[in-house]
Amino acid sequence: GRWAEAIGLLREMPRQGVTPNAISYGIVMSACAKAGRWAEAVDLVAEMHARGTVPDVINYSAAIDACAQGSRWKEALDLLREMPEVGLTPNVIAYNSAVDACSKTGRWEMAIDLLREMPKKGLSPDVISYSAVITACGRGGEWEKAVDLLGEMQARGIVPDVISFNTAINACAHKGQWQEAVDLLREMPTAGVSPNLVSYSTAVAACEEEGRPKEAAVLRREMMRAQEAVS
RNA sequence: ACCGCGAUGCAUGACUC
Repeated sequence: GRWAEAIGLLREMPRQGVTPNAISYGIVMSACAKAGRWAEAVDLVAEMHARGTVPDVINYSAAIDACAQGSRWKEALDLLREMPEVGLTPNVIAYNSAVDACSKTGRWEMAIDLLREMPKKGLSPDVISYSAVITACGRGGEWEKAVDLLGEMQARGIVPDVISFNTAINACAHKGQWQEAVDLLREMPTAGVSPNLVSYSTAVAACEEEGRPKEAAVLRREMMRAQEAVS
């Protein structure tokens, strides 16, 4: 990737008499995050402190995301917990990034803990918070919790989008719950959400893996019709 | 003063790293 080049340019700036600011660091940290270079991102936060360039909430969120992409949940949580110590108030994005770190490493319980912690800190979990936690539950094989959370968010007035449904469908699919997966797919239009290719593909896979070729074929036909309607 | 530049969530596969 271009993360190494980005760090190189960051190093070049002072030599040209330019002082990198929080945004300069943020751009580099984002590149590190996309490449999963968590250690570099964490180092950059420390470097900012050392050089007196105060990291902001976005810098921390980017570093937390880098830890998530690098599958480092402990380091992600360390950064989240460090924020108040340096005078920063974590926002929903910082939490969501930490949730993703837990999700990618199978820590679904920790992901739920973070979701529950948000309101206690005056934050309102958003559609991404819930979808990320649903993904975490799905990866942990907790399909019932995933479905519960989809219901919970709606009960709290958070409008699920296509990704929220897809993550829940996937949670069911991975545990062989083909009927539940199809039920969720059927609920989508009622909730004002149009199933997309991912929605159908996931439900089709669930049916096929569980020996329901008829159901799978019906969904495939619908999927093709829906795709034609898009074009 | 105003504006512009950096952060978060889905299936399968491929590719890049």
